[in-house]
Amino acid sequence: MTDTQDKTNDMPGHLARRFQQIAVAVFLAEVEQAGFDLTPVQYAALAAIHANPGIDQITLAGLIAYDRTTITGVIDRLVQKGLVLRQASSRDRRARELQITEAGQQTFRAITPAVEAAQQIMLRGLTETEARELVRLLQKAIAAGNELSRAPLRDGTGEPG
Amino acid sequence: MTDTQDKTNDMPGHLARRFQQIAVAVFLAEVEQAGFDLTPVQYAALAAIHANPGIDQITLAGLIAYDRTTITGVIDRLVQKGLVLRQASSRDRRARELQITEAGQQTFRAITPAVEAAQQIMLRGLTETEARELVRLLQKAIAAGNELSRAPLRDGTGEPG
DNA sequence: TGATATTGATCAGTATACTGATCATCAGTA
DNA sequence: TACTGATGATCAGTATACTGATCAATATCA
Repeated sequence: MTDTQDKTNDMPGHLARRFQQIAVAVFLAEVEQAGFDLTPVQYAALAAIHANPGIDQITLAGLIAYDRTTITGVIDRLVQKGLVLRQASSRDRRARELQITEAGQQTFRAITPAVEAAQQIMLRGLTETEARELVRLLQKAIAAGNELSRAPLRDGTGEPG
Repeated sequence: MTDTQDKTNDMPGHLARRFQQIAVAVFLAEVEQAGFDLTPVQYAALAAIHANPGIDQITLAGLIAYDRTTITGVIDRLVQKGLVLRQASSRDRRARELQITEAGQQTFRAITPAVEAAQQIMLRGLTETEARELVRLLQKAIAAGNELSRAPLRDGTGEPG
């Protein structure tokens, strides 16, 4: 039954999917154990809003490489949880300014140790050196492929981040 | 506007998501350019059925590390495209046996060059040595984290693959 | 100024992934 | 054989990601 000819498990694309799958599972498990209910995507958005108060949704999407149609739902859920405030911008009435709430700040601070623990756990099979090398290689591959997805990383100026 | 304090883009979990995002985009672009309409997930399932005719859905899910509730929809779409046949097993009336059709075989053969090209493109920022090292590190990390997701890899015997 | 193009945000629809439940069937045992 | 537990498959519901369309508001330029 074992398929020795199948090359799926050697393909970078398949490995990418599998590693992400494990990363999400580890993240959710650690965060739940710490008593919180937040997805990896929601955490990254919360962190970016924390670091950039008043940011609009498109700029936020660029900072964390989310699709513009995905970010709407993510912010919806953060607002519903009371962690983020969304209000119309006075400078540009098309845009929504995002602020982190007091509860959002508390959650962000309290949850961060669990998030960092998750990063260790998802690399537990690697030595320290290997873990650093994996991060370096992923960053290099991602930088070269940045423009290939619909949701590339952008800094605040429209240039690649 | 650039947030120098934000560590999101150094986190393995975030890099995992981003790399997978690029991998899927590259795969879909190459496959579409070759004149086909198949997702990475559908391709992996098709390849596994090709290599293991008559396999049931649970075993298939284990071979490519898919969730059992996800595989139902994936097979639905492959059947609808006429690439796969799903029929009740005579040995176990709970199970569905999967077969690749003639059209499925043709598609699988014709699409494989595009799939392999996609693997090169998603690693275009890396040297050959770096690409091999990335694959090795991903495999090692995934092997160590295999049991941490709901959809671990399994060979045909229930042992980790 | 007025027409055009662009931009921020959202929506409808599709495809993974997951949680947890249900149903039919099968296997093992008292 | 009847009971119990395990297993294959599916379903309802939620959360990313994406394609492509739409709408309001802004920017640009003839």
